[in-house]
Amino acid sequence: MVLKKLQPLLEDAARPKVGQNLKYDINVLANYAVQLRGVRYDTMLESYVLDSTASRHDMDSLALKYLGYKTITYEEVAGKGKNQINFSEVPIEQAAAYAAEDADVTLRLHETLWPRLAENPALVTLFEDIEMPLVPILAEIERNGVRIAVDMLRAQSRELERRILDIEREAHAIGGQVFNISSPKQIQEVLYDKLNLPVLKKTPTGQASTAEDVLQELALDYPLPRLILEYRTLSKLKSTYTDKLPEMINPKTGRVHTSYHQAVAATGRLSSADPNLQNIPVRTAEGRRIRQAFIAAPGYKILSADYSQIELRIMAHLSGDAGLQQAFRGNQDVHRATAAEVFGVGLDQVTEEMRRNAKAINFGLIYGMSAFGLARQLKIERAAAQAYVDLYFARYPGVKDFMERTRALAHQQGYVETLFGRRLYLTEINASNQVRRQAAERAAINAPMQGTAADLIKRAMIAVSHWLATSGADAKMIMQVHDELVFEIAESAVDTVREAVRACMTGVAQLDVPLVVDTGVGDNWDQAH
DNA sequence: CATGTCACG
DNA sequence: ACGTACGTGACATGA
Repeated sequence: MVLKKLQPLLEDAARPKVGQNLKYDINVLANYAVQLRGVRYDTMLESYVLDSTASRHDMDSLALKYLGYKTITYEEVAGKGKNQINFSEVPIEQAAAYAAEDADVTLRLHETLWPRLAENPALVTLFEDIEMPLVPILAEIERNGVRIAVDMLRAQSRELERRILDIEREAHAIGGQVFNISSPKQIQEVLYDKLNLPVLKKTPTGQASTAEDVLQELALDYPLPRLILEYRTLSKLKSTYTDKLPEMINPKTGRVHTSYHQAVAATGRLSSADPNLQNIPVRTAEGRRIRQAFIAAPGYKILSADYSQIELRIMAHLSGDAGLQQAFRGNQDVHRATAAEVFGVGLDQVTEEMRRNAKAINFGLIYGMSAFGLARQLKIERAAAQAYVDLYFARYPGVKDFMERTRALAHQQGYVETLFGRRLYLTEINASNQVRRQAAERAAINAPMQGTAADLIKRAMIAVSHWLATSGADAKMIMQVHDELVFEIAESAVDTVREAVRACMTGVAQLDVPLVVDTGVGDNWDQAH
């Protein structure tokens, strides 16, 4: 058998491998009990590290872009849609040509991409020390999968179904007609044409918006918007989560296996798809019931470990602002500290409202805040929001300088960098269209924080994975959610692993402010929070 | 296949 | 006068 002949080569770490999207190959071979080792160069990741903003990093696109070569597509050999045949059914001559081209093009891409990457030592380090080591780790997390309490989700689906039907009946009664509440178009007709409610906002295409914040506003004066909001919340939970997750369980493993995409997000973050496990509800009690269905196997526990305020801490580090650094060094509640500074009161004089406003300001900072955006978020006058911004910058001058430096650098270079030299190109930073240019400026301010956070947790995953392998602890990493890592751990090993994970996560970098990690343990993901 | 909406960090 | 908070993925609708 061919695989038996190749196995020693594939498993020999001393023989370096070049490939395109090697995580895929690792997982395919793992299904045949072959451990692919020596994974050295992934051309998809070479392309991503060179320019994360490129629209695609698949082999066909890269071949066209870098080699001027049009590859044989998979559809050309296997067909598409319902007529598509299995690759094993493709005639051997065609299959051989396709497969050989694949190998040839990948190597040629590497020979083109690597010298470009090698021109920038920081990118080489990023590639060799972060992105490539992460590949087999992501593959393993995907294969580990997550255990799901199917019965619990099915029961939730049935309950949601009942409540949705009730709301539907009531909404139709108030609207005076039967209409599809899932259809923004039909909602518009009922709310704005039939019931003559005021149009508070329009969508980008000029339609009267029925988005959440608009309906919230209208709900103060009318009954129907409230019902539509409830309907939307419940049907979102049902269609996206309680109905869908049980369908996604792999019958062979009895678990749900997501795919982590390592070359999608422009900032360096991972993304998760099929299913997306990075947007499981948490903000409402209703939604958290779904997390209760993410469970550990018998005899095991779920551990969640997340970075506290990671992006603001990075901002404190990158900006060097003394006040912000002081707040983190004293391990203060940073929103409270901000409120005290901005509103000029003692820490113990900060009211709930002051803290809420300060929190919105802190979020705004991470997003490249404008007074307009802050005003909309806080539902206050733009002038009042501007006053907050001015006050903030007066109290944290280092942050203001950092923002201005970052903006200037982005204009001058056409890109910004994370702490580890990851680049984000901003093609519209010098656009003549003001709206686009300002959007690029906000992205320029956000990217170093979001991207550095991504670099840090990737390093943490590598450190944790190494610790797990060498310690032999009975524990598996099962999810990553941007600033959080989730594990399934044998009960007897929980305390040890918890502290090791914390040490790995806090120790990945020495910033000017401490990295803090909160952990929780439970029988399910909700309890672990 | 585009659009609007909404789930997460 | 303009019109936005940063980054993702998935769903239902309706052409």
